[in-house]
Amino acid sequence: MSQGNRCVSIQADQARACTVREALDRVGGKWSIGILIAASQGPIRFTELERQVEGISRRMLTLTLRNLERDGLLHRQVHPTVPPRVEYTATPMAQELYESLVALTRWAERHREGISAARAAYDREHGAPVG
Amino acid sequence: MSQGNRCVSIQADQARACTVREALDRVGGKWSIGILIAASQGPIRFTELERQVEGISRRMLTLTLRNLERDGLLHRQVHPTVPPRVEYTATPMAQELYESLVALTRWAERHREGISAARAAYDREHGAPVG
DNA sequence: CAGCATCCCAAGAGATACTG
DNA sequence: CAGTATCTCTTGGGATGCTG
Repeated sequence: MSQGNRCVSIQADQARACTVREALDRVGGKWSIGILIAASQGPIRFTELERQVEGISRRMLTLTLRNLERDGLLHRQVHPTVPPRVEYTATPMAQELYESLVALTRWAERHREGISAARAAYDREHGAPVG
Repeated sequence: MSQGNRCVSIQADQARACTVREALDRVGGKWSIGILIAASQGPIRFTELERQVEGISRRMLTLTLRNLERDGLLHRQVHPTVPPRVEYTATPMAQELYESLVALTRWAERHREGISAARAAYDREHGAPVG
């Protein structure tokens, strides 16, 4: 996942935009949020994540876990048993992140209808999305 | 930009995740935020956006504008003069969205250092990103 | 000026077989 | 069990020439 946004030498209001993107880049992937939330309830194993986060492939689960771990949002605990047992836990930083996302959740709930109305209107005026 | 997340028949905590993604999908693109913020200051023309949102291509500007308009986040006002004059303005819904993003901004600022420290540590333990 | 059309490339993501 | 390796396909995005 990309992290090439340096935020240098840009206008004042675009700098704010850039700070927001910093946060979004950590959570923008298709699966990050789902994993983070599942791991917020307490330690959770790889296979359990695979079940709880619906539709995720093994590959994307691994990749997303690695990125979240690298960013310090997940802690990875390996138990050297056989068969192996690896547990993931959301760090305090990730918990805080989720709380910040609540505002966004509420926005989405408040405007869910408004948005689909806007879309319907747009698609009526212009050509429908498919057709 | 994708909108294939239907949020049906999933576990309770993953439903929350899905609501968050609803909001993120509207703002997840590389350019949405920059455009939204620029258009929050008042009506702004196509070419001005092209200048203020640094690095954006003509194509992506057009595409992102269309999506934001369709979602009801931007209002598009055409003045039928010659040469043409088109102005974009953030809707109240978009203004609210930005306010919700403030929490996220603050999170990013608070943890900017923590994150890059985590990355440095990770890259030290495992192989460096390029190496 | 605003913005579509076209071409091209890279990153994101799905499926799945294999392994310590 | 918890991944890695590989292959493929789709999507996002850059560059740019053309036009009402």
